[in-house]
Amino acid sequence: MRDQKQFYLRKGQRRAMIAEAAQTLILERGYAALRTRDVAARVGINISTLHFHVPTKAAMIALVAEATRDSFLALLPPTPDPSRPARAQLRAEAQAYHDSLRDRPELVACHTQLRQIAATEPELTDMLDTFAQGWCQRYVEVLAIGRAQGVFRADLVPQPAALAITGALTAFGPRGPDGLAMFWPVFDEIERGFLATQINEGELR
Amino acid sequence: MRDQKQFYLRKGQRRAMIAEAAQTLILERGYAALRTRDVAARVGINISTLHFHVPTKAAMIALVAEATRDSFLALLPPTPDPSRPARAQLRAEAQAYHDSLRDRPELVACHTQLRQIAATEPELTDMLDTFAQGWCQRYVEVLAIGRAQGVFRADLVPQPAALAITGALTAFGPRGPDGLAMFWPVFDEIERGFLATQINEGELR
DNA sequence: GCATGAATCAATCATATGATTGATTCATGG
DNA sequence: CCATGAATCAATCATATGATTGATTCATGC
Repeated sequence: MRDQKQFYLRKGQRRAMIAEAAQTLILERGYAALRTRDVAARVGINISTLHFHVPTKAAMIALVAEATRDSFLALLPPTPDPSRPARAQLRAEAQAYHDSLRDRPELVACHTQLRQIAATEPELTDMLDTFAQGWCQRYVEVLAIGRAQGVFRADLVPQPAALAITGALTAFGPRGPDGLAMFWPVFDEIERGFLATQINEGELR
Repeated sequence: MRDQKQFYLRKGQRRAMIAEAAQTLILERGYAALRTRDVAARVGINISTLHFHVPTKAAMIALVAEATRDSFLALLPPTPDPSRPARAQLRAEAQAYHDSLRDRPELVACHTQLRQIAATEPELTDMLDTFAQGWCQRYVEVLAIGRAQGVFRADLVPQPAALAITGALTAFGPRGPDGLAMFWPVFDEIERGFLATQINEGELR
């Protein structure tokens, strides 16, 4: 590496490169195996140059977290709107998450790793929790809108329902078939349970 | 430590102590900060004694994984039974998981950590996936039984539904209020969506 | 040009870390 | 009691690792 003329870069650009390299290495080998030297090597800079841009390893992790969060936020659909059909908005939220899993799998994977790191890095916890709650709140609002519109059950409670759907879409990975094959079946199953118009005439007891 | 007369222990007992100490340290400081020396110190043995019982760090992780899995399996309710009421069985499954979160939080927390480690330890992945699929399969069976009994919607698809409910119960933690406050609301919300009859909140169990 | 500060690097420090070696202590069967 | 093997420990190895120091190179304004 460094086989061609190397121009000095501005701090912002270098930091972005460092964040991306660190994220890649976390995903490839896990946080436990993350070494500042390896990050520097991947960026193509000296270890001390890395420390010039990012004072400590913890600061580097924080940088990765911010970058990951911002990338994810950029993929979200428009904010929930009471004047638009709730079912479409709910699906749009799920679609956005689905697409992020399909097109930017590193974002969610990195977020999962950061979640574990956060167990011992309090400042990370705050950031991730704020982010997660904000994300879930979007579902809460869409569900409340849909209930008001009569699209969803009148007895649906938005908060637990939002936790249920975000939890389900987040966590089904290791328990089912590979990839995203079960994403929409899971979503459809949950949505079916939320809808107000159940036509089934199940036998009464 | 080691302030009183120390008797030699059998390999099985020592290995159990090592597994417990390693698990505790993983939960306290995260896997990235797990050191064989610290495990040995916690057990109260020399680092080389630890290596006598557990040849490598990777073997120690595998030991922790097995112990955690076995402890969790021991807390599960009876195997799904087509001749018993499905709703009670579903609730029993959830209750068992709830109780494990309440009484043995280290089990699930450790499992979550191991899940991350598994990203770079293939043999761990197999074990955890097998375990997770087996756990989810119990829900699949209960849901199928309930559908046959007419308790759950006729159009309910057991596999995605099981992924949804296990996912929801597994993952809601960071997005809602602390602790288990939202456990039953989330469960009830999902169950309500599964039921064939939207009426009543009859007798529970 | 050239002074200045930002960006970069080679070399090094101090400690951490997984693992090994060889001697020592204990429990147990005969 | 004592031979034997299991269990334990002190000391050490070889390398990894986060961070620092001080010198060097580049870009930019004047």
